[in-house]
Amino acid sequence: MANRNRLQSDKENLRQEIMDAAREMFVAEGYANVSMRKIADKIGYSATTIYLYFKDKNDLLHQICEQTFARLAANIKAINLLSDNPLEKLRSGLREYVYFGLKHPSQYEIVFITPLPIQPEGDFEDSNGKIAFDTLRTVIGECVTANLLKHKDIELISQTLWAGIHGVTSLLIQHGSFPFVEREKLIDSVIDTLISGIRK
Amino acid sequence: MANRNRLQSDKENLRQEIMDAAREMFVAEGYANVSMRKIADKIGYSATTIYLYFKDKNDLLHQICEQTFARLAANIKAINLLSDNPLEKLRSGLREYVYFGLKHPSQYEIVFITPLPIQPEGDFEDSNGKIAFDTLRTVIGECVTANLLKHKDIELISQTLWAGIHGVTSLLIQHGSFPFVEREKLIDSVIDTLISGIRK
DNA sequence: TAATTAAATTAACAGTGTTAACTTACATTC
DNA sequence: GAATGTAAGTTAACACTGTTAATTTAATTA
Repeated sequence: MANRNRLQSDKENLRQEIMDAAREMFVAEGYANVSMRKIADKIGYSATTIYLYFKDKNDLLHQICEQTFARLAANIKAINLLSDNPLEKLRSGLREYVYFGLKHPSQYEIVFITPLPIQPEGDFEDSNGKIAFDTLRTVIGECVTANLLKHKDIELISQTLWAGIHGVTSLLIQHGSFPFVEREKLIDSVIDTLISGIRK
Repeated sequence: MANRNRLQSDKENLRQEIMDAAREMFVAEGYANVSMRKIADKIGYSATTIYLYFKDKNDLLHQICEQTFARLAANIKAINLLSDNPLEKLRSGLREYVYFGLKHPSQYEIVFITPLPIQPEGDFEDSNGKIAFDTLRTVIGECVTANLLKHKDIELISQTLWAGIHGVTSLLIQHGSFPFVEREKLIDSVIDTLISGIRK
């Protein structure tokens, strides 16, 4: 029993070790430029060992994405507890999303930017992505209930806002050479424009 | 002289033939899933012949992108001639941008989404994508001149709008497994929200 | 101690981008 | 018209890739 647990723990450790190494390398060199052998080398195992923990290279990437989705969702949920004003919660949630991306550009890149060569199965219902997005849906629902918005289609409004903040986040993360105006100014402008565009 | 020209013309033809075949296959199967040999097979040449016309696979894709985005810039410019109403020009220009991206997802991905390692040298400053962005600046300038907008910072407003439409475009291209609302509805919502958010 | 099982490895396959050496066909020059 | 030069295209090869199957190694159980 004790042995069994220690073994399972070891197995979990190696699994996490693979994910950490892979995430770091994917971000540094790009998904396509990181081979299974390179990942294995980095952690001192043979390439095929990875296949004992992940179905294939795409699955490995997908699992990394799930982990990051979970962290983002937890952050936004925590933020939503700090206020009772729906619009205020919405604004600070959107800000948290963008700054989470800028604070963890590597993770954001993997989850939202790195192109997935083959889209994983349509199991979105069980993913952490749904949980993260649900917090946005919830806040928008509160805004609708409080009769603060022009329209009442919660799903449509949520996706509209996500598109907007994803746009500014991803542009700021990767197009460093583009002569953007000051970061905070641009972020505020996007969020102000979006909220101003949906509210009554 | 006549012979020389005919030869050069043939060479141009083959170059274009390669680009056409490659573009078609990149879009249909994805950049990563199309090999140089497959492209060569399709046009009845050996794979290495492609290297007589393009530095490498990335260069081939980059040349395709430049050609495609020259068309985007031309499209938007043409659209801007159809109306005198700045806001109307703005709206149809934004729509053209998004639909162009969805129509050419591989090219859009490389120019605006793919992380740095693959990006070629002079990236944004000399690209046709930059030219397209300049047309956005111009139209925003017209809106400001016509006193139609809340604020007057042309650069800030242009970048805000770009962030918004880039967001919806890249999300729709990459996150195919996410249960988006109907595409046209979402695109209209984003553009309506953005314009509603900046106008007086 | 012997049998079983899990974990990790080696070997191999079919495919990749890319380079270098080679062949072919044609234009130019003597 | 034959010899030369040159450009276009091909073949062969290299060092990789993701992935599977067969095999070894180590630990647990009987």
